[in-house]
Amino acid sequence: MRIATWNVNSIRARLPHVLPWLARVRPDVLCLQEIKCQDEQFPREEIEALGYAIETHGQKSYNGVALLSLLPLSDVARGMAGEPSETGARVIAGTVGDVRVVNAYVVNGQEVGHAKYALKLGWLSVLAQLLRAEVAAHPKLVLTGDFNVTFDDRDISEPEKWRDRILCSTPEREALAAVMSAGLTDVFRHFEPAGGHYTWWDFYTRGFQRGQGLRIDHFLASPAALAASRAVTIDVDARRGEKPSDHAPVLLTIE
DNA sequence: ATGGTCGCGGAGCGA
Repeated sequence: MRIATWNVNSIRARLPHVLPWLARVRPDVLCLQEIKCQDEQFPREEIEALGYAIETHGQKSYNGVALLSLLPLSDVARGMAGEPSETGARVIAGTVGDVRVVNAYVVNGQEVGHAKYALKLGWLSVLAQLLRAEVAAHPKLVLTGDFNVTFDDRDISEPEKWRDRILCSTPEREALAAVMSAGLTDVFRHFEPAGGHYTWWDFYTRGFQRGQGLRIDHFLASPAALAASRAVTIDVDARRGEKPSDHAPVLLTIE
């Protein structure tokens, strides 16, 4: 089975990229973040025509996540118990075969010290609690999505520029580590010790054209899911072309 | 280069 994750930065704006990509790559599951629409605005017909079942957790204008699957999806859950109301729609989970898939769009945090930064750390602590329960209920679990957190300097093209800044600060990494303490492993890093692999490049600074990116979109696997994992690949080519997302899709191959 | 880009929604916010 192949599970993909992609922050599309608006599913409606990104259909010209997402539809051909789905038709060509055909992952069994695609986890979407930042669909930026309400459930009834989601372009269902075009995606269903490719054979995908769709589960959405949307909101107006901002955030929003969805699960697309060629295989039957069961036990779909939206949001998190204890989640602050102001953070919006950021989590959707479902079971595909024997794999529990949790799709998360982590709060960005704006900048270190900002009120939204405190909200990010708090939101991650709620995610850590959710994962503890989810892993206990589903031993073969994958947590994926846009984490808006790097693990270390290998995930940053210019580590000195980003030192202690948003997406790279120690408190954020500690909050992510608390999520990982449910027993999760960063599957990409498990297979690839070398740095220089990124999943997001800033529009504002034309990061992609300048080769400046961060690795913030992850696949985190429970022990049983890690043992079944075979590869994680970043589809950098999908970041090219006309009006791309600022993120590339990432794919996990798991048995 | 204290600039520079996107998307939503129709001004300013969020990333």
